[in-house]
Amino acid sequence: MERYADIVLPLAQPAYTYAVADGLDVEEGQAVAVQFGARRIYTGIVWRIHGRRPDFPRIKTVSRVLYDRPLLDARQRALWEWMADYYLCTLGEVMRFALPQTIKPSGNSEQEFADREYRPRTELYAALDASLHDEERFHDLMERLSRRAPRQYAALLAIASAEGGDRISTGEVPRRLLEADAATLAALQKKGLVTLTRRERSVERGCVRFQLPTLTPAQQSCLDTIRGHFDAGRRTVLLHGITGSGKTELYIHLIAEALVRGGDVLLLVPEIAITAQLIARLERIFGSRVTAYHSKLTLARRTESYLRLTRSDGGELVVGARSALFLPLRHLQLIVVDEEHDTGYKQTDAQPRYNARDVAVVMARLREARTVLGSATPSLESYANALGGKYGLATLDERYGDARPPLVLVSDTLRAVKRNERKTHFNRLLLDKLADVLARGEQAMLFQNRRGFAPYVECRACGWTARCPRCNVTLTYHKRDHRLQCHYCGHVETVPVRCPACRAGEVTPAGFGTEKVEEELARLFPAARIERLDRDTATSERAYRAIIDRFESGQSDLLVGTQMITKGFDFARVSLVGILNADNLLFAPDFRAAERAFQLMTQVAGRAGRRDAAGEVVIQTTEPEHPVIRQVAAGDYEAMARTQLAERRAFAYPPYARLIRLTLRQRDRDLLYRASAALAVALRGRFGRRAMGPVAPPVDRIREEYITEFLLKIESGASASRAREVLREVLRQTLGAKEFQTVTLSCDVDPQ
DNA sequence: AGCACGCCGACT
DNA sequence: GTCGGCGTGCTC
Repeated sequence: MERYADIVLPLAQPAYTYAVADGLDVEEGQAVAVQFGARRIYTGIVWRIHGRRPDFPRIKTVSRVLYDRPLLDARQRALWEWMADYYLCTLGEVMRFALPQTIKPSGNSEQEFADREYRPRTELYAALDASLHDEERFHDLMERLSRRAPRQYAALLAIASAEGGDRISTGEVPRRLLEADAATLAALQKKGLVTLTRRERSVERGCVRFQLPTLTPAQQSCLDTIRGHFDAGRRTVLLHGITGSGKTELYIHLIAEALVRGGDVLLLVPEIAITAQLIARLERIFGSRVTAYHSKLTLARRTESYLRLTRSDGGELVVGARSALFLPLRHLQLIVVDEEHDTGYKQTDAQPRYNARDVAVVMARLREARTVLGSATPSLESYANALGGKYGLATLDERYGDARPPLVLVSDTLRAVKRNERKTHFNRLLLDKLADVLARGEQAMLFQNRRGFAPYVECRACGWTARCPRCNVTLTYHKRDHRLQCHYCGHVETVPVRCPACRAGEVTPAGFGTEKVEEELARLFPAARIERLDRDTATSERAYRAIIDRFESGQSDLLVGTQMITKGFDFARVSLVGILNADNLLFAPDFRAAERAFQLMTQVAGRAGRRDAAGEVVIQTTEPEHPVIRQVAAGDYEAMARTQLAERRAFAYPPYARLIRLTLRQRDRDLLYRASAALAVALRGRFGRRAMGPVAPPVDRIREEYITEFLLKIESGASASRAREVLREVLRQTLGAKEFQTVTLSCDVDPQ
């Protein structure tokens, strides 16, 4: 019977059907090289093999299979399919991000393709010839060689002793463990004394005895709670552990349990948190079972890890960023998502716009594995799932050791202005505290969540910002027509001439970034050594490391930065943390603003926690009574969650509804607007008021393309898969029209 | 994503 | 009169 294969190519296209050459040994999930178009050769994934002849005029043939086993098993394929369906993209787009680049070469000719194919690193292995296993003969030989050929003598001795001390070796010894040069080994081979084999390097997986950290009673009981949830059949557990409570120790115990049972474990961490220190710590405990997988590794390394894992038989610990989700862990038992609230888990710049935390939960369900989501400040989505009983909840609210929570002071910026106690962006309280810190020879960190200009309007005197009357968001300043617009409902108003709050100040599109703060600090404290940490100064891993190292070793006194300063470092001498303007966190044009503000301020505040004395945190704001400020000061996550969840429910935002954002782009503005109008009509016909838009985003022209956005709200209870189905249909019907074929559409499911 | 086909400006 | 710009449509 004729065989055909539906093949997924790394394109935003559905699968293409090729004929399978007679007698070609190929199975689903395997990678193949196929010609596409006139001369291009792509790596494709065989998705399905069947006997139905497609009615295309020209059917090309798959003739070459890559690798000796499938890159994807059935469960991985099921996950890709789930992703393509859920995130409204093609399997090809999943393929582009799920497989490391060099595992799927492409080229403009057979030759070019072949040149780009992955070749495993090989290594020379040396073994003594069987004739030398006779001890007497070996000693005779060695005696002769020791005088006449000292290098050959040394090489043989090294091979013989590499395994089993002074006994005569029977196994192969990798060249890198020998000090012998190639010529010496070649000479020995020629004499028939040694056999040399070149082959793929094998990773030795020595047995290690895991040295697990001892747990405090609080940690132990939390671990028991997690186990209890799993035993009761819960797939997912949210571990809510405050800063410094030692969540990592719990992870280590859970990881060890899974590894001991022969299972694989995936530890997901935000990209920036994958440091040499974390890897080193895990390697100290789990030895060679640890595989790091993230963007800083070379392409060859990532491919090597991927291929190695396809033939592993369990007991693997992969530590990686979001793309590690796609590794072929065939015995997956546990996924740990650390800092599960971190926005870095969401891919925002390209399709598929997936959230690795959510995909992890789904994958664990498909694979009958378990997931632990850990955070000091869980996302409201996860927390609501825990409250609703969908996830188990384990809480760890005791700090490790004697560490005390920081003392949070709220400084009222409006009052400071009235009393003439504000210099540029600093209130008196913060200035005094900074002066004290410097006088005591301690360190301080200053947090400002902005680098450049500010896309909103602010009163120059009191810091008031304009907000939408219908949505709980800040209005976005539109430079083009000097008006204020709500990013969510489309509401528009003019910029007030005078500040409605203090009646004194002038309202201008303003704001300030870290650079300005650094400059002002230098003027206010000329003797202090100041450093700045943001995307502008931390241009590379090394530059980043250098700034951190100088601060850690006391070569700088003040560190100004964006959220980069919040990530996982423990600076022993930091006794003060200043948050310069909490308002732009609280009133960001985003329904998650309050949640984010709480998370960010709590994380920053956590940097001030020292081992011996409690650190201090100063929050500057014009709204000292804002519930989120009070909740941060009290360290009361539950209160924040309660109020925010109530608001989300009232406004039908996640987790009480799902959002899908549609973005249309086109160079011709009129054409774009016509397409947007047509889509608006069609969407409202099917979704009614749940479809909002079109809205012009704050930046409504990028790279000569105009942009409009729609937001679709699907309330919980409604079938999300049905909604996606209807949406796909609407999109196909409206944007599929000839007139609009050149309008580019992108979908973002669960946008950040 | 790439690449060929095709219709309008600046050049030997 | 051609070379080449990139808009448009197609690739199993």
